[in-house]
Amino acid sequence: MKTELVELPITTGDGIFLAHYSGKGLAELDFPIEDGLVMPVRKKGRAVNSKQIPLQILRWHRMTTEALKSVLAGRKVKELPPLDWTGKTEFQKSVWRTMLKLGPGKTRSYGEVAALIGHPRAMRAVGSACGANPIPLLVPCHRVLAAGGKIGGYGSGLDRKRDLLAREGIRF
DNA sequence: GACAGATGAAGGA
DNA sequence: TCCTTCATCTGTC
Repeated sequence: MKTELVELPITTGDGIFLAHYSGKGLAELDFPIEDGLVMPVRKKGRAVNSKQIPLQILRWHRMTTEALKSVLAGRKVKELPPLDWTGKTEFQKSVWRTMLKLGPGKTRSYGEVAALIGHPRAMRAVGSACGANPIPLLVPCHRVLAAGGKIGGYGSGLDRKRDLLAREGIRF
């Protein structure tokens, strides 16, 4: 069975993000292609007018918007909407749950995250799970660094990772 | 089952 | 230090 996603834009000072909601919660969050530009509507979701959106999703969208703006401002997120990780592996979910516990300004290395989830040698797999993260920013994969305080990698671009970390007061 | 990857550690120059 | 090599673990095709 195919789950239809509802797409809703989130306008921020960094551009227009696109949130995708399933019936279970926030399923994906897309970065703007470039600052100030709208991500084109993709086939996996559908644009709907506000009257068609269930109240529950509108509530989640308000929470997502607030959370996103908090992260972009380097502040602690007060409340997150439910996250829909249907179809993801247990390992990936463990990695992402661990990252959710990292507050602003706190970082962990890939090796430390691996140890926290009980797989101390699975640092490469943690990197893979970070890359597969459908909800960047809210699941703060940018707070996971390589050993020795090096920046490591970032699927949406190292510049964006550096920028996000700088907003939280982390310098290299 | 083979391959790739957002790593980490060790050894040599 | 910096670079190279190898071990390790998981996800994807």
